[in-house]
Amino acid sequence: MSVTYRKDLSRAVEDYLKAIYELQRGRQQVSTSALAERLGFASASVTGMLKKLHAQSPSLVKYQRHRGVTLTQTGEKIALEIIRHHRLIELYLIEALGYSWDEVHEEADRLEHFISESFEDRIATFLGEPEVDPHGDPIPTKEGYIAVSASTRLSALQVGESGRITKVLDEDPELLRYLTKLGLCPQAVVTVTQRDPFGGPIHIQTDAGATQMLGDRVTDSVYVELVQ
Amino acid sequence: MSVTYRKDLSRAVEDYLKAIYELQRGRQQVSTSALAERLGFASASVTGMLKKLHAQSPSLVKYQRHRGVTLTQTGEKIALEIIRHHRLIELYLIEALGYSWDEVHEEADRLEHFISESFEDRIATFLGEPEVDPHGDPIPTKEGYIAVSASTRLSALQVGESGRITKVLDEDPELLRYLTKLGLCPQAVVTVTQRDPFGGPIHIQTDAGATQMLGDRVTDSVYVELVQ
DNA sequence: TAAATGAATTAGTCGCGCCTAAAACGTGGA
DNA sequence: TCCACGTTTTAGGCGCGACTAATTCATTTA
Ligand SMILES: [Mn+2]
Ligand SMILES: [Mn+2]
Ligand SMILES: [Mn+2]
Ligand SMILES: [Mn+2]
Repeated sequence: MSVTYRKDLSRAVEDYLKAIYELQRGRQQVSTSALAERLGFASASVTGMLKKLHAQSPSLVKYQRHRGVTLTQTGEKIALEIIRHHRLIELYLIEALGYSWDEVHEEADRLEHFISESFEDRIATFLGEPEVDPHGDPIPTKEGYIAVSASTRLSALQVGESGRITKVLDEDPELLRYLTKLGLCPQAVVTVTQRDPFGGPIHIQTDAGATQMLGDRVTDSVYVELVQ
Repeated sequence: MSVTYRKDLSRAVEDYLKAIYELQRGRQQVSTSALAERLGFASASVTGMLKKLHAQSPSLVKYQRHRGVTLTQTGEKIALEIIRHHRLIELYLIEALGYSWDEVHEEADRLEHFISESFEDRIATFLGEPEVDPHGDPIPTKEGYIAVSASTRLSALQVGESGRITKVLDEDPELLRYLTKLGLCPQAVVTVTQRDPFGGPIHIQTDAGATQMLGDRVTDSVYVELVQ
């Protein structure tokens, strides 16, 4: 019976681990400056924290000066726990309290650090142990398993190809409201009808029949899986 | 049009203001040591914080060296806002997530500092703008009005007198579970059938017909209003 | 009225997590 | 191969909110 004991971590530490996890997608090392950029801190501050996270035992990150950082198993487990909190909370706010999907990210980004295990369990039960959040992101299990998605950016589709939206980036409320207006939410199917050269807009047709031109800010924020 | 602008306050500051409010009941000054005792800090730490709260503008407390502290209007407004959060959250956890009344205090004591105004409004609406929390404490309105209760301790009842329970102290889960077992929750009516001298137990009869001897730890934690 | 006592304050310290400025590192182009 | 430039780290500092130890204050009692 392995009791998973975990000391209380500060919000700061949890945010670093989550940010490293999110930047690590694909890449095998996360740079100090990328992390600083994402967290909105000076690089020097990040270096200091990375040394601390590395020095802990068990250490939460693997960090080599000038080489970047990766999560250890322990660190990844914690990151996934916070991400589970975040995504469960987002969905709960919509399902139970009538938030719209552009309002939930900010609230979840705070509350994710302060709910108890019991609260987590209860909202998960209320929601029926859901597997994806309102923006299409998979919700890690309590054991720290997370589904991998093979989807690509909408911007990668060629003319004539169709894709079913799997997820959209959730950090910009403005963008989410725009996507709502266009009906571009998970499960919707879009077909690329035209591509203009040199990073010009992509023309799409939605399953509702509407046509639309989308800039790359949008098409880079929407992920799809190919259909047909 | 007076827009109530309020800078972000730390959890520490909010906890001080709430503690001062709660200790101020009746008393006109709160002592450094009483505050230190309640917050679990060294007195020296409390002195330091009081000086800071006093120095702010607008100042949140009136503090005179060696004379104790009271809340200013501004400070009281903030304390009531946090208390509103606390009591709404307690009730919400029970009504929406199936918590029992002995589990909610701890969770609410944390979350009260981190929910948004929007979250507050939504749970208040969900709950139907409730006026009391699960332990019988009044919930301040959004405008900072709080109902005053004229209730007395159960320990003050004389033999033959009956009281309807208005509220119970909510900080000790153990005690709350004991009260649950005895059916001593708000609205229940109890009659004192015997009092033993020298702080001995008080014998009561509940409206369910059961009789019980209660020590002063219990009878000091239960508040009643006289009936008949 | 002066000494004793307990409460409160001051003085100094510490860990956390951020900052800026200066130094050091590592790498791609000449 | 080496130098210039961008990245990263080091050095030093700051506000916050706790701590302990030493001191001062207010009040009570002799
Ligand atoms: Mn966060
Ligand atoms: Mn999301
Ligand atoms: Mn609190
Ligand atoms: Mn309560």
